Amino acid sequence: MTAEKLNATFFYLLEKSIKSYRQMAQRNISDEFGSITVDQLLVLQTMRDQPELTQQQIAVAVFKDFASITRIIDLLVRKGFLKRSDHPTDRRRFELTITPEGEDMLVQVRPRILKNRRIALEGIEEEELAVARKVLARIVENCSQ
Amino acid sequence: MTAEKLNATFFYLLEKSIKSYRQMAQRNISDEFGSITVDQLLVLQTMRDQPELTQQQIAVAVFKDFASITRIIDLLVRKGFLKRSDHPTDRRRFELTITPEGEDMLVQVRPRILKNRRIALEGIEEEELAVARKVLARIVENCSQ
DNA sequence: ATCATAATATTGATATATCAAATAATGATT
DNA sequence: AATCATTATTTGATATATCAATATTATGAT
Repeated sequence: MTAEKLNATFFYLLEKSIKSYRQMAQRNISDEFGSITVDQLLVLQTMRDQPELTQQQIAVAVFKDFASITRIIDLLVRKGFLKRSDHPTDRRRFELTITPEGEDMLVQVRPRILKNRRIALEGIEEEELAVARKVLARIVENCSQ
Repeated sequence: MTAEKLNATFFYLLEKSIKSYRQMAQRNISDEFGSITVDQLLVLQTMRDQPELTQQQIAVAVFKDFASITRIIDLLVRKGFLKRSDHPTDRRRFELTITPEGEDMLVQVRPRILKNRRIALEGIEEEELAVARKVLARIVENCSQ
């Protein structure tokens, strides 16, 4: 194969692998936990682990758009996993706290997430994964100039 | 780092690299060619290279949903890159032909696409890329059961 | 020839991505 | 204190992803 075709194949595989993984993960989560998305869980988990972050910092942390974060938080509030109240010092912001239901969901879902990752990575050597990590990190670097 | 954290990092990088690449590529395409998306170009290119495919086969080829293909094709028709007419033998389908403007766009945009890929992969060894391809292919396999 | 089923595509609803514009509050400057 | 730039978030518009439902046509079995 020419270098050009190899490159094309690489990006095709990159798209396809992340989509395959997302589909598998979402299917398993939906089966077990009903109507919550992987993205919503990711945001919820980030808020639990780093409760001091602003919405914008959350967006950066999970590599999402500010607008998407606003909407995901709306859904988490509607679903009863987050509570929104006035921020004590900055009235542009809200104080977002995880409800007991939210905490509980995160605890319940954790083994499933780990299992999804194991399923996806089965049969891949640690060294291969390390190389792949390096390649992906370099792509991020190259594309962020 | 624990294996668990290394796995988490891997999926984080997977998400981040594909998003970084898409953003960089779309930015460059938009700058040079205005209002057309990378996804629309991908579908258009697939239709040119394999004109015999049904919409469903296109969806499989580009790893997209049937519904998304319908909508992307709508946009391509609206933008004058595709023409939609009755299918000669199967009246459930449409005959989609690329307009001269569509052909032209594909020709014009090709060097930019190749350049985007080169930018993203700069500094990565051929052997590393091969390992990464293998890893991604295995993930696709693992997640498609 | 008819009828059930399969194939093809569309549409609707909801979630997320992206960009731009709008709101609102804060902080800095004068 | 009034003004102004900046910060934090929301909203609107458009594109895409996904699932379910629908419409239409084609095909195969009887």
